[in-house]
Amino acid sequence: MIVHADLDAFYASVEQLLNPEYKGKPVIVGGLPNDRRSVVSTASYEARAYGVHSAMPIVKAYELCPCGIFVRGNMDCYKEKSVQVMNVLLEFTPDVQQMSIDEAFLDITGTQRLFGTPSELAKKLKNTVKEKTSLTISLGIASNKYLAKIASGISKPDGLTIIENGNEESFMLDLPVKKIWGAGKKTQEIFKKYDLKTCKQIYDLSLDTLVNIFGNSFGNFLYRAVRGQAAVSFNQEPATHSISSEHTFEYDLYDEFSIENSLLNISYKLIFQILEKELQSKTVHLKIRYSNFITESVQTTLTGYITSVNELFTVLKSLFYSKYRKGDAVRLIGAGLMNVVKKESVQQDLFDNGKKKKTDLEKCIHEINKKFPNAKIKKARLI
DNA sequence: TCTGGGGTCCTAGGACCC
DNA sequence: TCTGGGGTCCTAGGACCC
Repeated sequence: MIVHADLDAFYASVEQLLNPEYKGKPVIVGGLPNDRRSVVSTASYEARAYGVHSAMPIVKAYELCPCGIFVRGNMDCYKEKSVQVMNVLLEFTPDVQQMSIDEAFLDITGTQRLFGTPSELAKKLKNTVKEKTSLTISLGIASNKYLAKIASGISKPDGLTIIENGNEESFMLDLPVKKIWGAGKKTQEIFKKYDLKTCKQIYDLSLDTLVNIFGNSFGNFLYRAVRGQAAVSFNQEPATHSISSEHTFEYDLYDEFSIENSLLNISYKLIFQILEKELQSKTVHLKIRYSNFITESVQTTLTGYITSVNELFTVLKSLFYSKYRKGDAVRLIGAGLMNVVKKESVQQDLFDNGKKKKTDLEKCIHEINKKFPNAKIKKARLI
């Protein structure tokens, strides 16, 4: 038996906890009303009543809900709260798989003697989370993760949906295609084109037909999904890791020096991350979004691992100028390191070439900046 | 409503190897 | 010389998720 636990309106709920005067009011996390390019990250249920929802531009949210409390958000607080919740989940089973900051799967197979039936366990779980963190969660329980995930979204907030053993298929067949997890905007358009409204209609299509319409991988996924069967890829570890950082400018940028500055800032963020987590990567990725929203990217794989801000910045600049259409307005610039691996598992460069010195210096700067947040040691060009 | 930021996975084409 | 079949790795773009 699998439980999917999903915190309700997580960021907004934490804000209401930290600022009791926000309780019962429409809270919108993501930006202030004047942040012209921010979007809603989370809206409290009070704000959702005004039609505000995630991914909506803040400007639009302000139109719909001018009385709302707008905050930019504080990731560190949310992360801390998330750890507290995950620790409560661990009291119920050691088998907790955290999927994101606000959700996790729990394998509760064999916990019956400790916590009773799934529905009894669910009540205890919800109560304990509420007692210890003052947050509410919605739960879905089913015989596999895919269904548990869908179930937890059925009745929110503070919801509980249990799919009994043997009811997997009938549960899915009654569902509208909108509820299929993994079928987003583009796929919903295809559903519409073929006049597919319910999972039953997809169920009636052959695997061949699904593969023809949706491709091999997604066709197979859909075939299983509407039958209430677990997604094949749901269990395994991610094949690769990557880290990235990007920035959308308040106003589009034409000035190459300013764009370079942004790339330098991003270089710092990425290098500090790999230093802190002891990671390594040889593949550098650059992303440019133009004012018309057309997004292009380039990446390159180097012979050695990236070790310093300078090195990364140099690579990013050359990638940028290899792709950038001179004179075009840039809306967003971003960069990432792909195929990231843990440092221990990898052989060090045989010939150091003074790289270690640079890395040590940057580690040191990072430590100082962490210890003294006001120090802000950085390159002169960023001042 | 002019559309964030951090991720993963899939696809198609090309380079390269035997 | 006018062109096979198997495989891997890399890149660019896109879909999707929270």
